[in-house]
Amino acid sequence: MAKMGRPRTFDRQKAVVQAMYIFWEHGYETTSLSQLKANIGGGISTPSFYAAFGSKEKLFNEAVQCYLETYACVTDALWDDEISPRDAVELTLRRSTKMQCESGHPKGCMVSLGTMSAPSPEFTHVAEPLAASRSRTLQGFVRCVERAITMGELSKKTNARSMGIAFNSFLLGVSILARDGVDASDLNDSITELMKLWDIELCQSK
Amino acid sequence: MAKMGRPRTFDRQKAVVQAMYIFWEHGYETTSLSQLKANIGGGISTPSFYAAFGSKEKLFNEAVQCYLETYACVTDALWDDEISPRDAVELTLRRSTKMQCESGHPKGCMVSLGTMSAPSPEFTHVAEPLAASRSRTLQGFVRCVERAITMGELSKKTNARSMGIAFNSFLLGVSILARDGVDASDLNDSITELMKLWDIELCQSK
DNA sequence: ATAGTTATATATCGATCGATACAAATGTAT
DNA sequence: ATACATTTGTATCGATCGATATATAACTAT
Repeated sequence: MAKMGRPRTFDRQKAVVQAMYIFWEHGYETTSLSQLKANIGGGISTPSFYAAFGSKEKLFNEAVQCYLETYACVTDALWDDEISPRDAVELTLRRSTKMQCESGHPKGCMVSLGTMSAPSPEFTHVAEPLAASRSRTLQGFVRCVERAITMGELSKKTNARSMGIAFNSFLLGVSILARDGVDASDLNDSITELMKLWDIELCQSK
Repeated sequence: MAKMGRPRTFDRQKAVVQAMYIFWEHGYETTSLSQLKANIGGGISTPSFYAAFGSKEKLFNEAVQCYLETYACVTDALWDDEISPRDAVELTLRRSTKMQCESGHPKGCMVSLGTMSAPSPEFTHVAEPLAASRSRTLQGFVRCVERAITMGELSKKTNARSMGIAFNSFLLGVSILARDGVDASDLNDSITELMKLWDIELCQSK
C-alpha cells in the first residue's frame, strides 16, 4: 500500500544527506534555512521544508544520525575485539584521516568540528549528540589501551587514559589540519610517527 | 594635549578585550552585534559601536590581533633558539594546554577553534589571520624538529614534517578536549606520553 | 563667546532570520 | 464520484541581522 496524499517532489533521504553535507561544512547555527532549502531537490519551498522535517533543529538531528551511521563508522574498530588493540587504534587513525581528506564531501570530521557547530548557550543542546560521540570515541581509544594491558600486550605501568587522550587529541586535530588543506599523505606519515608511542609501551616480557 | 570632542564613555581597549572573549567563545559569524554592544562598557549604542570600531569585521580583526599578542604567545618558545628544541616543544605544549584550560576566559584556543569561526564562503577572508597563525605554529613545530636534527640531537633519519604535524595535531585537538571539559592534569599526563615520541628519535651516537 | 570636533541618543533602514496561514493541487481509499 | 490525506505555491509573520541618518550633547581650540 502506497502512501496517501500528494507525493513529495524530492527524495527525503537524499535531502537529509545533502543537509548533512551543509551542516558538516558550516555548522548548525551558521547554516541558514534558505541555504538548506536551495540545496534540497533543486530547491524547495518553506512549507515543504517544514512539512518534511519539522524544523531546522530536527533536520540537524537527522543529519547527525546519518553521519554517525555512515562516515563516523571509521572509528568502529575501536570496539572490535577481533582486532588487536594496536591494529584497532592504527586502523581508526588511518581510516578516519583518509575519510576526512577524501573528496566528495567537506574536509574534516563533522563530530570533531561540531564543537563549534552551535556555540550559543541557547543551542548547545542541539550539538549534544556530537559531544556524546566525541566522548564515546575518547573512551574507545582508552578502551583499546586497557585491553592491550589486560592482554599483556602493553606494560601494566601504562597510563591508559593518558595514551587514549594522546591518540584522540591527535585525531581531533586532524580535522583542523584537513580543513587547512594538509595532505592526507603527510597526515599518514605522522600517524606512523604517532604509533611509535604504542611500541614504546610494549611489554618487554613478551 | 588631550583629545578634542566629546569623550568616550567606555574604555576602547577594554572593549576590544571583551570582544575578543566573545569572539573566542562563539566565533565570528555566530557573534551578533547586539551581543557585542551589550558587553562593552555596560552596554553601548549602535552609533557608538560604529564610531569606535567601524564594523563588526574590523573589531574582529582587532580582537584577533589582541589575542595573537597576548594569549597566543604561549607558543613563542618554538622560535626561541636559546631554548633546546625538545624543551621548546614541551614548553609550548604545556603552556598552551595550561592557558586553554585556565579559568577567566573561554576554554580552548581562539586560533584553533577559529577554523569554524567564519565558515561561510563570504566570510572566510575574515578568519584568514587565524589560518595564517595556525600555519605559522605548524611551521614552528617543524622548525624545532629540524633544529634538533641540525644540532645532532635527533637522528638524521627523523621526518621533521611528520613529527611536527604530530605535535601540532595533538595541540589542535587539545582545544576541542578543553571545550569538552577534559581536565588540565589529564592533558598534561598525555603530553608526558606524547613527548616520548621525541625521545625515541634521540640520536644514539650522543 | 564662538567655532570646530567627537561621541552620544533616538529612530530607522533594507535584508534576512526561522517559522506559519491559507488555499489550491495531487495523490489514495471507499 | 466522493471523502480523506498530504504536499505544494503564494504570501507573510514578528524578530533579528548589520548598518546608517539625523540631531543633540560634551569636550577643546581660538
